[in-house]
Amino acid sequence: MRTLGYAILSLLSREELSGYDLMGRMRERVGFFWSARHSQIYPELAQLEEEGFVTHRLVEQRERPDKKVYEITEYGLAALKEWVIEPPSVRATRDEMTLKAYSIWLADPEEAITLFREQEQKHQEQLQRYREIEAWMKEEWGADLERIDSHHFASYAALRRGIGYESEYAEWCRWVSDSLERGV
Amino acid sequence: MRTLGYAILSLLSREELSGYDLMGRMRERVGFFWSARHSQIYPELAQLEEEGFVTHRLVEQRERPDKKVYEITEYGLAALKEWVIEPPSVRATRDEMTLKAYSIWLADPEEAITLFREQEQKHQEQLQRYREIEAWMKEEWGADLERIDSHHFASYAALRRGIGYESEYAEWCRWVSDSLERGV
DNA sequence: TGTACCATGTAATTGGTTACATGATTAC
DNA sequence: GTAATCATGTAACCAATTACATGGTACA
Repeated sequence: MRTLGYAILSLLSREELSGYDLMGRMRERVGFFWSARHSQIYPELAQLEEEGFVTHRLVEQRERPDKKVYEITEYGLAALKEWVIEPPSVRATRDEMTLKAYSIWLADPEEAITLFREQEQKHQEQLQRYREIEAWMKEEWGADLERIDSHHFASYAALRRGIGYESEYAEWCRWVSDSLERGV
Repeated sequence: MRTLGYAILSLLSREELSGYDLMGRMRERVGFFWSARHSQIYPELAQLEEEGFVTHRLVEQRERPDKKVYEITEYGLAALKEWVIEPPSVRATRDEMTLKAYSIWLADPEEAITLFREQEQKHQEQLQRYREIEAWMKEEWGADLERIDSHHFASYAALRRGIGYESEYAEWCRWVSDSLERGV
């Protein structure tokens, strides 16, 4: 199965959703570590249904277009449960910024400093957004964050990765720009 | 231009290489943040040559197959220099492990702990390899690591990203498995 | 009258992996 | 003989992005 399929199942295991709402959840909830466009989501949902992982029912709406609401099946949930404890398939990490750093000796230092300061800022801002979500989660969900069989714990675990990732990234950018500044 | 093209130019800006040697350098030097198979490298070299970024000459060898040795052109170097100071194109970050964490509430805790401990181990080992390279660089290159117009500095900057990335990743895995253990 | 949001698709293209293909030399 | 390394390619396939396509409602 495709990883995107599991990404979709992971959202449907929490609530039933239309393709359109799934797009939104994808963006808000798992977007920072898995994302997809609607042009990938709609065909994937059809595929998942064909394979028996999800079903849909038509919901007619008066003042909006009708929609297909998807629900995970028992079979889909079982597949998701199996997948979560399997070691991940090795996927190449690709990071353009690190590649640029590898050639930074060719750059004008001033321009390089600007680039890395800007990137640091970007990651700092994302970190800030995550920290706000973290504060919200702690207030809203409280002790649930430690209940390992609650989806709140799982959401928090993923968020922690986002926090760690952005904070490390920002720190690295700062280290590079500081080094460049000292070297000028 | 394709990012792979710049990855190749970044290696050719340091030394001239055959497609085969480029593969090796790719694996050893930039593999952790940009990788490619030979089936992608050979056509990319042809493309880069067509576009005027590199040239090649045939090197005949007595006791090995002949090879094409590629060299970056002035035009290629100029393009690389422009690219390094441009903000990177936004690329979606995809991390299957974080996606699994998002569904970890569905898993058997014991099995989940095993998974995250194993992953922590994996990242810890990679971190160890990077730390060894770091020690080697410091001994071998010394003060060059601070000379911002030296490719040694640039190599070190990229390595620092690898160190930060792996160390943060290992730490997150440990946090998840510890949380799971406390929750059992 | 125009913009934003709701809602769902297909087509073309690019980037990347896996598989297919060939052939020489060196060392065990 | 046979496995490893050197050396270079093409073809098929999958995943993902960009572009094409349609049409409804709400609100300013």
